[in-house]
Amino acid sequence: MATAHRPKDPQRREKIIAATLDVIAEHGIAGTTHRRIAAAAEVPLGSMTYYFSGMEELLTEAFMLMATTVSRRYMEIMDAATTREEAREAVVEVITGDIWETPRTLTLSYELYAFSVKNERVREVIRHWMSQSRVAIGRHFDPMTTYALDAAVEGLTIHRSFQPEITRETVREIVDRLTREDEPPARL
Amino acid sequence: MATAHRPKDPQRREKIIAATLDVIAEHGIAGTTHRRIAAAAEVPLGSMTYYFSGMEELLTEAFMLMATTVSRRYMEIMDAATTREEAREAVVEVITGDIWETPRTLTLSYELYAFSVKNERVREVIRHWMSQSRVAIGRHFDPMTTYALDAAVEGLTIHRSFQPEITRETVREIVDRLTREDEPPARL
DNA sequence: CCGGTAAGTGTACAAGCGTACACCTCCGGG
DNA sequence: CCCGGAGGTGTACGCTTGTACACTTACCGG
Repeated sequence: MATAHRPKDPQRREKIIAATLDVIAEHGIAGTTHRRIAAAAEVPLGSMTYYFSGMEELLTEAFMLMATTVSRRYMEIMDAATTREEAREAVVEVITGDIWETPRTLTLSYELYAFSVKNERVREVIRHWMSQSRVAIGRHFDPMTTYALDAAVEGLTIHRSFQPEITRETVREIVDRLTREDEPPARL
Repeated sequence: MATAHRPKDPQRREKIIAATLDVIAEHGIAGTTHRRIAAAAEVPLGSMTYYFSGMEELLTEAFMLMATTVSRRYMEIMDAATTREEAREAVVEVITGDIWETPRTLTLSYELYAFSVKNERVREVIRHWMSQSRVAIGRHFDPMTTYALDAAVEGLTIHRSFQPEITRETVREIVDRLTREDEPPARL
């Protein structure tokens, strides 16, 4: 029969994908190897080719997981805001909060962007992520403000990681300024 | 004597550095090897270890060249503006103009950021680049506007590369909006 | 004209890589 | 009880990599 004998472990695959992100974060794509991932995931080397057709698939799936996870967190923060003032604070939180505080996520973002240059599927995921972000912001602000805020989130997050002298207060002031003359959307 | 016999070729070294950027742009850091660079630069493999202590040095020098070059171009565009309106247009030009139009520079930027995570010297170069950018923008706008514009340049450049529907006109509108209530600095 | 020496290179090697696949394990049906 | 076959893995292979270093080249002082 086609029934599985030993219950094939569906967690094995996801464990490997998660481990891949760890390895990328620590060594960069350039230093990411099947062996290192296998060690990090605590699975035998043979599992790598059993579950994945090759490096490309491994990286693609890992980055898809990462994008989805961060995007979801981003949406949660934005959607939790109900008033205009909360929305402003939410944007500040997205820029300065714990999503990015760990260098890990930011490091992964750089590698993600670099990898996307050579991988259409990942590019598609990024486009979707960006669209979602604009939808989330757009629930609180008018379209032009939304574009500006969205770009500011990207730019400030990156710049702050290199120049910590850009404080949360400065970010707050910039967000206030960007949203000062905004026409709120008709419905919440 | 200590005089050089055959005039040692100082261009060889720079040629290799330039070729390194070409290889990174085409294959990513992960696909960058001594052999590929040697082929691109049309120099023998032995030259690689003769002029550079290893991959790290090669990449570091290449990224330093790139950052310096792009930063200089950026400054030129900003400094050419003399009126407030020209300054606005200059910012739009930096975001949508030919610095970034070629995917090459943007691709290299992603790789640059990724590499900087593991290289303090490159991180320092990026910090300097960012400071310079803010000085260039700061000549035309007040400090808070400068922060906002600087972040917008980073964010919009990246987002536009994934979402071409963000037109030059949209960028123009965002820049106008960011600079509308700005207090110009005392002296031009 | 001819050594000596600095400049530069071809080649070889060990390490580490991705990947394939022969093999083992173990359960469910008969 | 045993056997067929699916699930999973250890190992080995061919290849590419970074790097060192013995060597060749060609000039310049004498």
